[in-house]
Amino acid sequence: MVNVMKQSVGEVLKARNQLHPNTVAALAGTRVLDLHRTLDTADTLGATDLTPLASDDPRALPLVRHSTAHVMADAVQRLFPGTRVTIGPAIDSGFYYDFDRRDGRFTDEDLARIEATMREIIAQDLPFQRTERTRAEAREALAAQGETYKLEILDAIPVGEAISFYQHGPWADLCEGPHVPSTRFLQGVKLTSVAGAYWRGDERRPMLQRIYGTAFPTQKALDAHLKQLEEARARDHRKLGKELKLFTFHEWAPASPFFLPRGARVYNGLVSYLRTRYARYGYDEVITPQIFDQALWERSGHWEHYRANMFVAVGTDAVGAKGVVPVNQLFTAEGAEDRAALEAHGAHLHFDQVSGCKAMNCPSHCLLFATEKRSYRDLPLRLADFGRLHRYERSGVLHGLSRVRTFSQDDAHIFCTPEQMDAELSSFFDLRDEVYRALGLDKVELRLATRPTEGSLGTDEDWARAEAILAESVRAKGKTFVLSPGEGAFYGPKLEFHVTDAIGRPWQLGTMQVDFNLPNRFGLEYVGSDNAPHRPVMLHRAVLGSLERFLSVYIEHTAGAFPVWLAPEQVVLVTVADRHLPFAQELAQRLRGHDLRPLVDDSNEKLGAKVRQASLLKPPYIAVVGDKEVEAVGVNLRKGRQDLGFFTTDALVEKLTAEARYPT
RNA sequence: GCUGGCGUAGCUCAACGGUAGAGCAACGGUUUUGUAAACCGUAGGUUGUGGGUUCGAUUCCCGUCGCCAGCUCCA
Repeated sequence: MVNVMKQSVGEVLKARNQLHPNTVAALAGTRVLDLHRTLDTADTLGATDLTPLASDDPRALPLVRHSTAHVMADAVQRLFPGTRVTIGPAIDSGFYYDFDRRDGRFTDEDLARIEATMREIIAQDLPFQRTERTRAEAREALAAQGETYKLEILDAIPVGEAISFYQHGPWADLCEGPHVPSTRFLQGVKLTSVAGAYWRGDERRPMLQRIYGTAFPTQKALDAHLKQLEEARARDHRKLGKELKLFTFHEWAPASPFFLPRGARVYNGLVSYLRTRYARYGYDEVITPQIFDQALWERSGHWEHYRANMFVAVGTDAVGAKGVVPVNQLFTAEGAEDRAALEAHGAHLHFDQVSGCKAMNCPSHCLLFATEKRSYRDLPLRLADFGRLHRYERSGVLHGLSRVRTFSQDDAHIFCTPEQMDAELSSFFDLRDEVYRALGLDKVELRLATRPTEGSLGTDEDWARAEAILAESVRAKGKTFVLSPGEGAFYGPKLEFHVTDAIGRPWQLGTMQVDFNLPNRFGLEYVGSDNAPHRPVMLHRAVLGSLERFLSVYIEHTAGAFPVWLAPEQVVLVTVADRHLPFAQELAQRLRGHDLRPLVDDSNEKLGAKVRQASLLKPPYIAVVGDKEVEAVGVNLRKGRQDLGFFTTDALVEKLTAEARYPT
């Protein structure tokens, strides 16, 4: 034991014959220790249960990446003297380092130079060395280098914690560690992009330049990662949306998709399918207005809590002498001056007639609930609404179909008694599972998003109760969830359903939210069996969430090759020669008679070209008709690159009809 | 919104101070074709938009609109 006291982690492992060529660190419980770290306090560091950590262990990846970030910062300061360093953590996809460079911007050419310098440093096989310093020593060293950001970081380190520097070659950085033993372990390195980022993620603080990169212990692992990125690029729904003629955009309607005929067929197919499930699960669909008096949003709380995301609609009498007034801004404290100025210029603003474009369906569903005197016998009342919503999203967050300003959701609100909540949550779980399975989304993770730290409505007791009910509903189904503290909606906690797509990326789709607030704000009541009034509970729920956003996920999940039941064209009929066209047309007509969606290619092209043309649309099937097929009254069927052989027209109708049914 | 980058034919891209080009798509013709691109021809543009610099601007500068990346990961 006495011997252990002055030994390094590496020496301990070596003595036990556990130090391998690819050992980058040691695990002491969950702590990761540098190999060269001295075990001066063996008891607290847990020297007795050290296990080696191999470079290809996933737990070693953050070390590899963070060490690479150091090498990058070293290279940047060599090439661009005077550039100050800030932070450079390992992240899920690699690492980044934020720099304050005063003399210019990093260009793509700079990235190539930095990467080349990094390779030189890595090739020198420089060991990483940890040294601890006193706060005063650290401050002196950083001040001497003019590293003002590091000084700020130093001041944020709690008193009593060790202050350490990590050095490789001549370059050192204030750093907690741990690191790989030497630069030799950094073999798969690539710088990917440069972007702006605020110091400490705060928009009021200086904008720094962030260089992103990724790193793996081997070139092979890096190559695999780059291939994955390429695959993601190939599946990008914005690219496929254009190539497959699914949707488009126009600058006169920013972030508002136009669904082209092929895309609209998929969109409507999804909605039709969801309607059949709604019928089975006891939902009633309603259709509600787009624009409401401001009073509705004041009542619901959206005017106070959600106005920044709302579009405001005004009648033409609110248009001033200087044109359309940006009314939305005029109702903020900062806008008061503009408002006064506009009024002085003769703008006639009818503040009492301002209307809000709906951003959510819940308030209008509350109005519907209150259209009748409700009995407990009416509950649960499940109101579904595919109504179009508009939300003003900040320009920087817009992205293809996944972040838009107009969309519709597979939205529904369930009004029920407190006693009915368990059954409603359970039924929703079943519906959601059914839909996800139908769409081939098998991997689902649950998260419970709790009360936001500010800006939320309702009492602590209501929130605690709602959160507990959601948590219990998960346990009742034998599932588990992860907590997302503070991520709830302003009116209630959310259960979020995250799915993993075909290439392993997670997406949040469905939600289930308990809301005790809206029923209170709208004074909703039902008459119980005791003949007394009671307040209903309101559940907000969506299976796929925004259909636009879901389509972005689904297009990438399927790479644009939709299943028969959703495909815009289920089979493309191509003929060998013109003389086969009448047969193909007749077959197409027969398929349409069975509610199928065929497409006949009557272009003047050779068969090979037509097959290629059809394949680019990624239909489930391509059917070839030539002399042999006409003779035998059928088609030669092809799925992707696979030849399925001859099918009679009867067999084709039967096969397609079976596959066109909604999955169960 | 902020920082940086990018807007050229329907699509993918050239030209980067000196008359704006290609491939695919479109259109016309020839060909009647057997499983991922037949051949010939025609047409298509105030280079996102407004202004400025210049003898001359797609190219340089400024504004504006749109698109793309990032702005959450903490020595």
